[in-house]
Amino acid sequence: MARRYVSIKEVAARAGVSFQTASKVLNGGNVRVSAETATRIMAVAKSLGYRPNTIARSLVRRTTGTIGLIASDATDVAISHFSVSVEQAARRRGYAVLVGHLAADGADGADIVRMLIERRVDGVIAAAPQVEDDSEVAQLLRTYVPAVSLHHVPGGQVPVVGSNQGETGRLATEHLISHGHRLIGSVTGPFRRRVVRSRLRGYEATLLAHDMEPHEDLVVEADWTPGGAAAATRLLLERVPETTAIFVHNDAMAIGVLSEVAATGRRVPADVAVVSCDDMPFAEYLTPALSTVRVPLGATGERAVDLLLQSITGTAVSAEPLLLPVELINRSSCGCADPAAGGRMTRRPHDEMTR
Amino acid sequence: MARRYVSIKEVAARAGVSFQTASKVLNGGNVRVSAETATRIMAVAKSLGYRPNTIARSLVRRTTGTIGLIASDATDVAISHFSVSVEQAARRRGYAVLVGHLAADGADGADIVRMLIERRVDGVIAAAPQVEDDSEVAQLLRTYVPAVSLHHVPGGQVPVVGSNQGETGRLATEHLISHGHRLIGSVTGPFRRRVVRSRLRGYEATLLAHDMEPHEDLVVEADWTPGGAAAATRLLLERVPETTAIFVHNDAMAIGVLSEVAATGRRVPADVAVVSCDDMPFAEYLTPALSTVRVPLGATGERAVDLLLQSITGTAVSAEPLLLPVELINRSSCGCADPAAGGRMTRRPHDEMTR
DNA sequence: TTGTAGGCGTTATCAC
DNA sequence: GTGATAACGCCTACAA
Repeated sequence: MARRYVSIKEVAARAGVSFQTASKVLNGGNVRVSAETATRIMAVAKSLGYRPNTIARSLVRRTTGTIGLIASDATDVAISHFSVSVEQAARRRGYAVLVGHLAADGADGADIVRMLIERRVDGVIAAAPQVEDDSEVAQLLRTYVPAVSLHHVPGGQVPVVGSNQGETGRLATEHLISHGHRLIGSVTGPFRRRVVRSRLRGYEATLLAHDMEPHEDLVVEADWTPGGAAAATRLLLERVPETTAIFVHNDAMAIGVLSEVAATGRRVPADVAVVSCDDMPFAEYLTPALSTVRVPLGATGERAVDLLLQSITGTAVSAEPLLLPVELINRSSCGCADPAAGGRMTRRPHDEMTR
Repeated sequence: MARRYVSIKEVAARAGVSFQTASKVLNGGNVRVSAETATRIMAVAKSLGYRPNTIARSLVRRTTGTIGLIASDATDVAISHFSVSVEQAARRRGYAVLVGHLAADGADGADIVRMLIERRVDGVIAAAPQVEDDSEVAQLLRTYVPAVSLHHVPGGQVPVVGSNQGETGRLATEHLISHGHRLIGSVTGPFRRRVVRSRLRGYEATLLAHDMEPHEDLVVEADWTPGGAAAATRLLLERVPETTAIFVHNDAMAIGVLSEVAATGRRVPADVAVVSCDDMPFAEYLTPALSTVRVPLGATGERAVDLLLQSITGTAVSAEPLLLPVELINRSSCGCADPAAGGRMTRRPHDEMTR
């Protein structure tokens, strides 16, 4: 239980040099130091278990090599995936990540950002839909630290990365229409979210393009959770029992939709076809395998980090949202899987058994 | 784009006092300063948008108010839940959380810990099964920083929090036996994990207690993923087609099990009953609703934080693992749900629609 | 090739 | 009540 860090001064003392010299060689730069003193210093550092104190370093360098991540809680699996990819990408580039997860009511956004700011993160990535409503968060972000967001931030000025949500709605709807569906319902996230509105716009535009009239009874708001989606589905099928297809806004809700459709005695896809969004790893193993528009969350995380680092180093960052392409993954829940493939169109090899 | 932090010296200057005085009042302590200077200083600080630089503070205080979290990637939903609860609990207690997510191959554990150590976190929580194998991580943890782990750490000396895994295996198995099952298979996580071995011990002990002989053909190793579990299930049902029940080691894998059982033409629970572990939010919305042994991940996260903070403040921490109780949640996948309840025994109210 | 001086923003301990 | 002095561990000139 030593628990005492050795400082560069001790290393220097043991090596018989001044601590500034030690600093030079320990910081890697091939500064003018004789090879032998260098190796001696390195050896001592190693034997003493020297770990640079980045706190002290940050103080003088005025950057911490740390970025902040403000994310929603674990209920949103998609955001978890995004967060992980952000952290891994950041670390690959030499940055550490300080996280804050919003409470379920989303009330502590500003607290989180303040925490990040006081710890002097070099930048912040926001991955929490709730921040769309939080002007205090927006204000803090705008005045104190470079930021990138997965969602629109009130007042703008914060670059947005994400994927083409209108296209997501269009792809799903187009596909269902091409299968002959005419009464296509939708179980959505909260209406006030831009993602939701964009997807809905894609959905409606596609209906109109096929001479079909969108009807508000067919669109039911839910809350991204399976439970909320199940309730919404019940409502939808009560209002419009003839519904033959449902476009769901995420895979977690799709679980609830499948459950409730079954509970009403209907079969998927025979009676009701389902297409979702996200393509989480479990999607292809639902019964029936879920057709879904794949949202490239991993790639989005990396782009978010890249963008943020650019913005940190002062490179101008486009004000236009950076939108990554989405792709429809066709499985059986929409009725078009190849039966020969055992009810699944695609099956990815599963991860190595490393854990 | 000011992006320049105002220091306490500037605040002091504008308020016409020395920066030491400003420091006193800004740190809240009711130190001997006249009420009026105090309010003046506060006012100036506010108007200037002063945010304390915790980097500098950490340097002198020799603690950062930050804990490190080393976690596996997002494939493990249960760990995501744990991580979120850790972060929220830590923040409630005034601590920030620096995270690192292990790569899929788990090879970068030591890199993550070094990153945390160099940033001088006050303690570390490990929530990655892979660390059970990583003696370098163990060594770093032991020599540099107080730690608490969700899993056993090589060499011991790191307190463990978790839940009673043997009991988990026992509860599930006992329940299936009580329903008359005699050929109970198990789709498990990787055998080398302690969780897995403990659950398996509970399973076997329970079989033996009922005069049933465990058989290795009935136990198939998988990798925590739906895909791996589907493959394992196929194998299990090929080896022992008469299997009438399956005990799965997590809810994500249960999705794969349900899928594969259906793919072989069997019905759940009529032909094969399924009981799982975790009780993730989606479990009750699977079709059929999943019976599962609830693992209290949120509570575990809080206990982990409490334990770590104790250990940081020097309070002696028990070497015995702290085990939280588990509970069987009975739904329809094991065949004992109340049909009147629409195939589900329990249904929790879903979250508020705040996102 | 190596060492010296100064400073990063803060807190802590004492004088005044 | 308030301010001066020192220190936290490190880095960046610049001087020797």
